[in-house]
Amino acid sequence: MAYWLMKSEPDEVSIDDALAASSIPWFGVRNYQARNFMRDRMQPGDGVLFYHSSCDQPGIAGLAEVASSAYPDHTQFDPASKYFDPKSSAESPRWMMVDVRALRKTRLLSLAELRACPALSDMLVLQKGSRLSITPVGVAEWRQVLALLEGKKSP
DNA sequence: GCCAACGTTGGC
DNA sequence: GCCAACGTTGGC
Repeated sequence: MAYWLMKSEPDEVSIDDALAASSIPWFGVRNYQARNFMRDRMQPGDGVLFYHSSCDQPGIAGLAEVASSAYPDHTQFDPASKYFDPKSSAESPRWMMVDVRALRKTRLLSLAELRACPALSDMLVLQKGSRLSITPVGVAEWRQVLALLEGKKSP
């Protein structure tokens, strides 16, 4: 059982969009490190912090879980998609994705509030220059985030 | 829109 | 293998 933070632009897929579906395919990841996390380390049932990025209020917007193992991202084969990759092939797909099932919407736990919590200072998503759309979350960090969502003071 | 930081590409 | 140029991310 592992924990992850996954960024989504709410203009594309928000937590509300995700909750409206039984699960959503996490298409469009075009970064090798993020792909490798999905392909090599994610397991169905892993916990996911659903993060809204590139928007007015960036931060954690909900809780989710990994709902499948990794499989090829079909958008890489679609010339009409902005995620089309001409260098990929059906025989050896370059990009993978998992399905993610949203569990519940939370209050918006803002990036500023995350940064203000000393116990979360090592969180990968908070590191300077971090742009990875998928990052592993430590169990202590996961518990701390849940505590913040419940309104408890950080220690 | 700006820009810092990072990732990828491609010539050599 | 180096590294400059370019493209992308994402907060502000």
